[in-house]
Amino acid sequence: MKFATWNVNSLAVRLPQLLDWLAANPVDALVLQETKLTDDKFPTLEIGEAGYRVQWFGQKTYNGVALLSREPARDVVKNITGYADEQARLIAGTVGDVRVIGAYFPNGQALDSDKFVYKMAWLDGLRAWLASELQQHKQLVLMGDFNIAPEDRDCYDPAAFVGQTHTSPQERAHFQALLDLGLTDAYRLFEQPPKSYSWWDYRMLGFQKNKGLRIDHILVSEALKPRVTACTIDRQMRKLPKPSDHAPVIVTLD
DNA sequence: ATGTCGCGTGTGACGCGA
Repeated sequence: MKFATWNVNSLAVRLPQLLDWLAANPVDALVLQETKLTDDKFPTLEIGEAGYRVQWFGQKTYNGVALLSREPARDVVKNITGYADEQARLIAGTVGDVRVIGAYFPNGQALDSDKFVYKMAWLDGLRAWLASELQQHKQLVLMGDFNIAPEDRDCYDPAAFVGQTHTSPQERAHFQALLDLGLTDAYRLFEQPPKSYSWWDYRMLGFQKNKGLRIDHILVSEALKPRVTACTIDRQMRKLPKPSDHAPVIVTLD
């Protein structure tokens, strides 16, 4: 069984790459972030022809998420139940016997900004809702663009990020709080190459210089953890023409 | 620090977000 997450940074632009990727990387479920499409513009036909069922939840210009799966997703939820949010950032559904949650966490912009206040509140809402989801679904995977680099080794230059978002103690405490619910970072279950990142700034040759962050994550519940056999970042996708700034992350379970 | 993208908009250079 395989699950994956990818921030596509506009599905309108990235649809050809998505279809190519799915053909080369058959998965049971894939969550997308930053589709940047209103629901009426979602490419259901093309994704259906690729052999996937899809649930989607978008808005104009920003954000937008989707859940693709071989089998239809059941009990689909859009955004965090109990947290009123005007931004389309989360979609969840049950695929087979696994609760699959795809999320686009707020960026936060700067530690002293209103957007950071929103990020903290969103994370509070996520944790509260996730606790109840875990009670109902022992087999659960939370995937997406977390916009948090959980450890210094997940950042190309931790010193340069002091005082900025993505590596702050507040954000890392939230990431740890998710782990404390009984979730495990699947990527760190395995020995990985040093300087492994999932996002690189488009500017200043970020990818070419490997100046990146590991901010796209797959967290698995205790019941799923023993079944995980691999977790990888598909850096190849960042080398294609017109790449997203994020690379897909894939987890394999037996 | 910001040199790149993508979006939406006074359809075409610009402001915004990341």
